[in-house]
Amino acid sequence: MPPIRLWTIEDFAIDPSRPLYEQFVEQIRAMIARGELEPGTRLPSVRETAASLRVNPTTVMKTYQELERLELIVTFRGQGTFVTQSETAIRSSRRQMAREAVNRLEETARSLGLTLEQLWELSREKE
Amino acid sequence: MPPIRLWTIEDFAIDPSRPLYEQFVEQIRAMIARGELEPGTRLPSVRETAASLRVNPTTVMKTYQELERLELIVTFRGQGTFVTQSETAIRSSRRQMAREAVNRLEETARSLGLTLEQLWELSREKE
Amino acid sequence: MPPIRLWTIEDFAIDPSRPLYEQFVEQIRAMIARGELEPGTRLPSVRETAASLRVNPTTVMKTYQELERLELIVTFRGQGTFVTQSETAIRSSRRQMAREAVNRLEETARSLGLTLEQLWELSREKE
Amino acid sequence: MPPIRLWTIEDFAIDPSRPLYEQFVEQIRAMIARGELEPGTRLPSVRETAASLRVNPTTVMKTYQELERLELIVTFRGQGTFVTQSETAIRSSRRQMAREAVNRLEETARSLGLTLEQLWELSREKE
DNA sequence: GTGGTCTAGACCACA
DNA sequence: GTGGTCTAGACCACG
Repeated sequence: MPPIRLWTIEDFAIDPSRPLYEQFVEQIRAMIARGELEPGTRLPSVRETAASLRVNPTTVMKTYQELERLELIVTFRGQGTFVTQSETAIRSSRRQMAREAVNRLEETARSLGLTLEQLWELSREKE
Repeated sequence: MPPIRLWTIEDFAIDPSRPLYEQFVEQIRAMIARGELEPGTRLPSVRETAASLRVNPTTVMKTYQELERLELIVTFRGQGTFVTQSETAIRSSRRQMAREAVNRLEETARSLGLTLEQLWELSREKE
Repeated sequence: MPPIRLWTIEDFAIDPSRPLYEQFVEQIRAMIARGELEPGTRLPSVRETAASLRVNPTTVMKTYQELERLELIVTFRGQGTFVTQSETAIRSSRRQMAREAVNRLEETARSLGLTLEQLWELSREKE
Repeated sequence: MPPIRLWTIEDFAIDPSRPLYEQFVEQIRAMIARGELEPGTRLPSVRETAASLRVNPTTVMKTYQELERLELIVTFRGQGTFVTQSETAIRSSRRQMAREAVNRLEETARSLGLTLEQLWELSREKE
């Protein structure tokens, strides 16, 4: 079973001021969440990925380990790394991403002493 | 001209995994944004703050300099550091905080392939 | 002989990031250079000036001392401080201000590897 | 990927009365502006630079961070610091340096009540 | 008294 | 290896 096509660095939007592995995790997590990477899909190996992304292998390792911790990918020794088959895990990850995003918004609103509606209005003000 | 009461470390919610100065900036910025620190107010001196927060003076300096870059505070040589008198600068900072928060939310929605409404619903689903 | 009217802080354009006394020196020097403060004019006393500018007396002292060093003002003990009567000193100060300004420009041109003409063109380019 | 040759203190003209990091910023900025430091070039590491300039690493850090704020250099985690690839940013920085220099000149002319031509003539007068 | 710069050196995360 | 944060403490100019 061939893996998905190799990633290139253009597949990712990179902000050099933040850790690379963190951004890979986020963006692969989003690919899985929105179904672009289907359950059971085989991912390219760490070495392949490192080469195609022109990135240090340990960066890819860290990325995969984190995704594994999130139970979004699983590694079968000698066979490769695959997107989880568990729809539950994927849905739960989606939900968690949504929650974190909303929590951050609520946190900001609270720190400004505003309701979510007021924060929304404020963000829409021009100038 | 006495400053506002000294800060204690309890005035700040510290996450040890992130830079101290960054969190001080965020939280003082929020105090100014929500009017808790009024325009023209004198901030405690770098040394006082360092002592009361049990933190190195240079960490406080970095905090103040960053807030100065944001045009939220002004330093007068030999006299101390003051919250800006410019209501415009303060309002603009509030707006920017709101916008950034909302942008992050929209970014997450987009990365999940959802509308804001769908993201909101998803975050409210129970486990 | 009454002094010129007292200065107020609005008579000066203050940049809080630079030393006060330095900016007072520059701007009084310019007032003398362009003839706004005529030779022989009596300046307000250090104490008066400090009060009217709402500034530390030592700041005014430092200002006057520096202007005295530049031979643009002279102090007669017990009588007060006066703009120099020496037209030569004033002309020489004007020339020196002009030279310093031009030197700074030439310095910038050189550091950019440009002629003065090229520097000028560059500064006129629009966005 | 080796950096450019190390800097020595002779590469910089230091005025001890002004902040070191400020002068490093100015002069490196000029090197980039006049093309002596090409886009994409790797700068010597913070530690190397500190050692070769016989200066504290934090002084070099401050220098690099300021240049980064000016968008003239970019830092990649764990890899080093590089001159920006953006020709636009470099051109814009050149233009800004030129403008600031010319503005200062015009400001001086105005404060002396002269036109630029008159200021120029004045600076050329002999003693 | 104030802030600003600099040093010396530790410790950390990232690649 | 890289940069980034933080500490401890000196020294300076400014007001």
